[in-house]
Amino acid sequence: MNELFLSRAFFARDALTVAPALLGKTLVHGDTGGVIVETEAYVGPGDRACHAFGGKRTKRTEPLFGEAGHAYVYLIYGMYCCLNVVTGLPGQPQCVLIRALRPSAGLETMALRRGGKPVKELCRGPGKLCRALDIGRELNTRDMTAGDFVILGGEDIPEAQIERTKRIGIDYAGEAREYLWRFTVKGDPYVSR
DNA sequence: AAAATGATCCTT
DNA sequence: AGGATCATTTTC
Repeated sequence: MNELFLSRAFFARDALTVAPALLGKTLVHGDTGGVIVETEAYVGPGDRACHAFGGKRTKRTEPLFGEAGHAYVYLIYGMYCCLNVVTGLPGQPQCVLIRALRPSAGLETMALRRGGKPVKELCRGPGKLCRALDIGRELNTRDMTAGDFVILGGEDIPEAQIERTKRIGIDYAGEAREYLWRFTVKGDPYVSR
């Protein structure tokens, strides 16, 4: 995979396959972007931490049931947005949360939007990267396989360099909080927490 | 270094 | 009422 957009087929797989595969790929919005170094999988109706747990289908979760490769952007804690990419087959409410990027394009613009924070902190967290790349709810449901809000192909991170840990901020999810469904590039200084 | 706190608002 | 967060402040 080179500097081309990722295909629909890339996303139309299980979230647990897509999440690690997204590491090393580049998220772009307009002039700003970065390389994905941290993701989490949210794996459908059986996943207590997934917004669509139990098949819960509401106006908010509707995008999860749609076509893979589209964005699911939601507001959290009143102030921040989080960006997910829908995965799996239509009707399977799965997604991958993008949690951190290594900034690679439009650094000055991003620093401006982030109040002059150092490069290392620009996109180190799901709410931060949305602010840095100016991703808001108007981008919810947008197709990310083409256009100016996309994910580009890039390096495939070798399996040995991928670390699997527990997902963040889902203490309410019972059993599911123990699952190692958070994927990071081992030792990368741009991962969060 | 870690823990507490306030901001803030859509969804249920 | 509460949450897939962050920045800032307060406390050890």
